[in-house]
Amino acid sequence: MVVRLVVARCQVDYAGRLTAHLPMATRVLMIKADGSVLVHSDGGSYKPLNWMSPPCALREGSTEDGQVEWTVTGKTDDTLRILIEEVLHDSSHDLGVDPGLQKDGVEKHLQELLAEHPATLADGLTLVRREFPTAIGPVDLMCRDAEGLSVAVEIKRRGEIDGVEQLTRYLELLNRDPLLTGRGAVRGIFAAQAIKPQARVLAEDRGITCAVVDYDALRGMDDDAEHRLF
Amino acid sequence: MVVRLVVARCQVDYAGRLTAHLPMATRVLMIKADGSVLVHSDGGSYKPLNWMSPPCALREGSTEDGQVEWTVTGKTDDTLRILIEEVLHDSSHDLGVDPGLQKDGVEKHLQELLAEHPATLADGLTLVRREFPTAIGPVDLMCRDAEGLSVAVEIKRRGEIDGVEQLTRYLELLNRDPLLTGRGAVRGIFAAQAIKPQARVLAEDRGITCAVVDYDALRGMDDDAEHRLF
DNA sequence: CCTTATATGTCGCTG
DNA sequence: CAGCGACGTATAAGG
Repeated sequence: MVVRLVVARCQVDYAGRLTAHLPMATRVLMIKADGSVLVHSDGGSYKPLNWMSPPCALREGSTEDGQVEWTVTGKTDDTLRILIEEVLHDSSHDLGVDPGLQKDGVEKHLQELLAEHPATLADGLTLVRREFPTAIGPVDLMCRDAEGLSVAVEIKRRGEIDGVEQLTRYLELLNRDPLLTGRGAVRGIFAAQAIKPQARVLAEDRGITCAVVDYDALRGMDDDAEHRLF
Repeated sequence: MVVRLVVARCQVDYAGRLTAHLPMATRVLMIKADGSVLVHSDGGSYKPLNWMSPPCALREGSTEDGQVEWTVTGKTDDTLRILIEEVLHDSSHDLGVDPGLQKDGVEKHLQELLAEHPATLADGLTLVRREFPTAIGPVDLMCRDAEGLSVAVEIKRRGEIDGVEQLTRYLELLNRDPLLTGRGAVRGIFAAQAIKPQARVLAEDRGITCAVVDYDALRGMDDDAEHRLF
């Protein structure tokens, strides 16, 4: 339950899935309650220069010439060695338990909303099943259109080329299933909040329909939306 | 060049690509030289609960009822709002310039080893060229099998579906080249230290051979391996 | 516990 | 700057 913050001139060496070395310099070390260690510089984004993920154990020792040395060992062979030349700051803080993060607006929500309102994607579209299983993974939504034809829907927050590839793979497999293709080939709809031009071109080239989804409008249609508001 | 470390009871709201909310609790706030902000709890791994990536600007203000409020605005519409109830610690530290990280990876090494020992992938396989160029990028290894047929090899540390797609694209292009297909179609080998079931299904469906590579055994075969040990 | 898909992914390279 | 691939990816969800 305690975080320790250390600012120190240090040198860091990691050996595990790769080897990495940080020359001697001043950095911020954060040691969390589970013994995990983060080595931050004052730039970059949230990713530390080096780190050790929990579960792991921190041992504080010293080298022959009297320098402080931290050794962090992980679950596998991973080791992080921190040689400390000078400590500029060292403090510990009790944080208590964190209530955790609440997120809103990720793909899952979009899928839920579209599952409830499939007709926003195409007139007369009805839901057959969410997460329709195939040998290479689940199709986000399997639907049926007004003529009774099967329609596979792939949902992404941002529509990029990968998503079109994914839907193409599904369609390839689905169109081998006589149960689905009885009345005609399975169609594809690529739904996203925004679709990149490149992805749109590829989709249309493959006969896939693109649908830009208005998240806020969808949420407005959904009476249960208030549950997710705060 | 200065990092600021703050421990405070705070509530955090992010609005940008998604919305996220952190209820009031004690957390560590790290403010880096470029104004970027990290909100850490004492658990999890190196990823903060919430953050703002550079470039961004931090404005320190106060609400109507006198509480301290930080507003961090990013390059787009992203905003991070931190409402501070109580500051338990606040210190700033000059880190100087970080000399940067030195990495020594594994994936390139794997390609080198397989280039030296292509026969471990298939009997009688010989190397024609590494990084064989195509219009959409280089094929990791271009080989020839015992019958003189061309074989394209895609190497990954972890064999996932993307890699199969990549190799498929290469094969599609290569098979349009009469120089390569003279004796028959170009075959594909998907080589990785581990191949996911999903990727294996897709590969086999497309007539691509899967090869699981034993990195340690390969390294053992290589007399030059000592050069890279330290 | 293993497998799969998502991510405010981030990071680095190349055209 | 965009696009693409790799990452010590992390992380959550589902079988």
